Amino acid sequence: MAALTLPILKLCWGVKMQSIGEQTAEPRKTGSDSEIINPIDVAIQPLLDLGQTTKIPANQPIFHRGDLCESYFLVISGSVKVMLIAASGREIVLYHVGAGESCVLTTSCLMAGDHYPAEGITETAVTALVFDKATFHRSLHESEAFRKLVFADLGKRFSGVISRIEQVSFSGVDARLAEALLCQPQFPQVFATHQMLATDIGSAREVVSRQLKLFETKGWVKLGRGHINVLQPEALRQVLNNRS
Amino acid sequence: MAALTLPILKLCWGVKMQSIGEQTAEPRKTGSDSEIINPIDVAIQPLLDLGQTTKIPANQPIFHRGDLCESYFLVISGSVKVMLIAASGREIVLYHVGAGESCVLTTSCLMAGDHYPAEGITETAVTALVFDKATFHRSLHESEAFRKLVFADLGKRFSGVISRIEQVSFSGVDARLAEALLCQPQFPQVFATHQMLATDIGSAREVVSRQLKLFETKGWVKLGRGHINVLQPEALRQVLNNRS
DNA sequence: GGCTCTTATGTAACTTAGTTACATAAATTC
DNA sequence: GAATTTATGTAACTAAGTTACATAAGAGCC
Repeated sequence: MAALTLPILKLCWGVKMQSIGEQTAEPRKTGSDSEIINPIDVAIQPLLDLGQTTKIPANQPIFHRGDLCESYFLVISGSVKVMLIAASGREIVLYHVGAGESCVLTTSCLMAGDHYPAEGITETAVTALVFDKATFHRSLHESEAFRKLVFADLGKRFSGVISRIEQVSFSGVDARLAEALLCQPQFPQVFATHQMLATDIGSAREVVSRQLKLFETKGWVKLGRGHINVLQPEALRQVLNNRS
Repeated sequence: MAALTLPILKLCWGVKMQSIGEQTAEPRKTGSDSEIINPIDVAIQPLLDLGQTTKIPANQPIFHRGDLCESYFLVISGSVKVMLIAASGREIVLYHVGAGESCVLTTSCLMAGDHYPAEGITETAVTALVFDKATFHRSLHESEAFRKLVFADLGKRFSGVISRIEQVSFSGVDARLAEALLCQPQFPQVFATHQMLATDIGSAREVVSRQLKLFETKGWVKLGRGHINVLQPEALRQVLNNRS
């Protein structure tokens, strides 16, 4: 639909979560220096033949809430966002699925025989490895490496989603927004609309606009159409620490 | 009313989850009529010897946020609540672990080698089967039944926690409170303090008191110290349908 | 350059929810 | 039955979400 107007933003939480108080994640490093991907990938290399490589363009829905889960997929490149959309139109991103990760929701639904409880949409063009249901179950049974990958992914996401609840229900919009701004890939440049930021932090666009304006009057950021310039990162970090 | 979007309202999230309209779980009935427990239990019966049966009194913390996960446990009887506690003291229940269920958080942490991201507290006296880490991993490797149990549980919880996010961030306090009241075990009698209800719906006590007072002035409930009498369940269901 | 059309942002007024800070009342303990 | 703990009531205030527009910046086209 809408042409690829703006670059994608990937926040810290989810894939690259960096919790401030306490840190859990091990450093993402694999044996090979050539490419930084999930280390487990190496172990499941032999399994790659079992799946079908598929390419999906950007901004494409992959599954909708209520859909039955028919296949399992592993993202090879690109990223998918998993989000909730309310009847009112409000949205909240649950997590992003990056290269080397599987869509845990799919796993979860396959295991529990459930329907998808959320929406999955590609953020960029995505290359994925798709397994049908039967192959998934068989691989799970036969390959310990695959099992480990699936389990670890599921576990990681589970913790991630719980952090998300914590964030959304215990910390204010200011802190969440500050965090979102600080975690941008092209920091201190932020290429995102207010709506995108709102979806990322689970708030409403108007609220984000209001808060950003406030940040601007304080001289912390410079607003532009479709992008934001972070001028005083320290001030934003302060907000984060004070009331996260 | 049920307008454009399908109101798949999952009442009684947690232990007694009963999703309306669609259900995946087979009826909770085992071969033996003596006791109604999770059917999967039958399949893992042989595994029971591997764990140590432990009894824990009510209102006892089992794990804290940040703890390292050292063992896996399956609840045999009683129930455990898993919750987040904010610095401000505000609490939110993520889910309840009932008989025949495992504490998925434990699973998740064991798999991802992570720390607990939440608190676990017994709600009643609990009998649990505890496996040490090594036994857990070995059983996972050797027993398909065990693997299935663990996976299914994990998947179910994952969906549950996502519904929770949806609930907390998209629906109002009135709807959440109505739901909580309608799902009580001794319905239409509710034996809970305002604080307990607040924790259950992820809000503040004062807000719950305020809302309950409102329900009372409308004649929907009768308030008492430590218990509430639901007089007009239909009115509460209406609230649920209107704005969930 | 003008002229639309779409998308992004600004803003005010209002509602709902969370917070602070107590007061009061009902159980429980001593 | 006095003291203490626990549960509830309530008001005033702040923060966040909603409604309902206005304005403005680009994109595409002539």
